[in-house]
Amino acid sequence: MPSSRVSHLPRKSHPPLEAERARALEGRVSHKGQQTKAAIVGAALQLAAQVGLEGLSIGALAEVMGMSKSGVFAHFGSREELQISVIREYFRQFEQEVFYPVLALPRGLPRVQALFGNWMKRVAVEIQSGCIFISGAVEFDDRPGPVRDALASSVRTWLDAMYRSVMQAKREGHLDANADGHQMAFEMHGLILALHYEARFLNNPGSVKRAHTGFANILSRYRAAAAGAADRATPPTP
Amino acid sequence: MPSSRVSHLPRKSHPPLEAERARALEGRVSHKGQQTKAAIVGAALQLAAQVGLEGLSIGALAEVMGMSKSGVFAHFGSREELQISVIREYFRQFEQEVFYPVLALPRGLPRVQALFGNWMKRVAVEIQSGCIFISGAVEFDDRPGPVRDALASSVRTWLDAMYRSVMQAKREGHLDANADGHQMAFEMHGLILALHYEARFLNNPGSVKRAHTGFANILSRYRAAAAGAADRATPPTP
DNA sequence: TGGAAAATAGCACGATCGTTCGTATTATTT
DNA sequence: AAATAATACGAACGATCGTGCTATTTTCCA
Repeated sequence: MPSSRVSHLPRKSHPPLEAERARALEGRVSHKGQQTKAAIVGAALQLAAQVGLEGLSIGALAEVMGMSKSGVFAHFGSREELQISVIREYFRQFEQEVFYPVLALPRGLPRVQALFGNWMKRVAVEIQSGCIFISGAVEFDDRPGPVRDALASSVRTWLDAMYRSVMQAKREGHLDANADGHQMAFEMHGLILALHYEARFLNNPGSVKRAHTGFANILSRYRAAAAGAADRATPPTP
Repeated sequence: MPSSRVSHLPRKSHPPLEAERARALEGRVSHKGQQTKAAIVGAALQLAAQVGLEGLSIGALAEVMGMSKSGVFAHFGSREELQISVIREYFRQFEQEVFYPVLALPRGLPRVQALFGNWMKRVAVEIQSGCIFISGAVEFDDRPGPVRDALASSVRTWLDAMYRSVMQAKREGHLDANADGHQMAFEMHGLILALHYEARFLNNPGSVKRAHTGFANILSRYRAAAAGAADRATPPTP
């Protein structure tokens, strides 16, 4: 896993709040407030994963933290700011777990496969805990505002990274030159969403396997026709 | 469109409440209460599509209906019962619009294509209004109870119908005998979910087209190798 | 170590929620 | 037309929510 605290997903990463940046530049660290705030955000993230960003209440969060409502509230100034902090933290963890590790791999197909693999691995865990990129999309798809913006921006950044890795694989000659990168990313996104839906809501066993198979199907379709390209693996039985 | 008030999706359709059935058998119709209740459910459905089943409040519903909170409440006895009524009505409309029309088509591939086409058409409309099978899944995936049960049952019924139509197409020889019906249904479900997510939340244009293309890709993979079966439609350009 | 500053607690507010209850109004049947 | 049942209303309840205040405590730096 690459160390890198400086690099980010290509484009559009979330700039730290100017207050935080200022403090960071001063070299100060963890004026206890920062610690507890981080702890609160962590607890909030866990809570929001289960009940959604809308279900996240300051009262419940305070109880979990063993402090008063107003004590928790003071760290954010508004519920919206709390929600946005949660989104940022979630994105940070997502980046750390899904995106960064693949930078150690060679460009092209290996990275595409690793990105999807890590993505799937994470969602497979989130079958228990919930994914705020999915629940949040549903909660805020009709509600404009900074929370929706933060959510959409995070998701777009990630999907764009996915798209870029596909395009890179094309340039490396690992994928068909005619492959539509957006189409491919769309189909992969669909597999992840179906996995989340069918495993978490419907309790369908075998969903993980199906998502995996689906990805293999996508790859076999878009892979470069280098060798003989036997598209139809199994001959039709009479 | 088939008339049929008796036929249903295969298995597991929602039996009418015994009270309703009794009244129906008596030949009585629409004791004004029934009418207003139906009107309330209609308004509730519209409202829930936008704000979700959880966001659906009796107060807001009463205001839309131009009646008192308690007046609305009396028709259901609990909020849960209201939500369940909405789910049932949504399923009924879904059935009517997506499922029944395909019965006029020949069995096999034509029905599979029509089912997916109608499904997509409906979701494309719901990009504006919202889909409670999707929002509901997110809202209730961690909350057991009768509402979740009603939702899951409806969705399973529909996905099962999809699966059955695929299996029928296999029996008709329209799809590869080795095709995995569950896998195929899973991938189609994914396309629908990606369409809903990217179009409604991310406002990505071209999502409808991508879902359509994705379905064509799935079909070309699972279609029976009857005629020459030119899988690779466009030859790779140098 | 003292004093400024930051962090937390305590309390109260207005609003909204689902629900209950008694009563009035309207439909339907006898 | 009288009797009865079905509907709808209005007010009030307890609970929970986010948020705005003012104290009080804790933390940190000179």
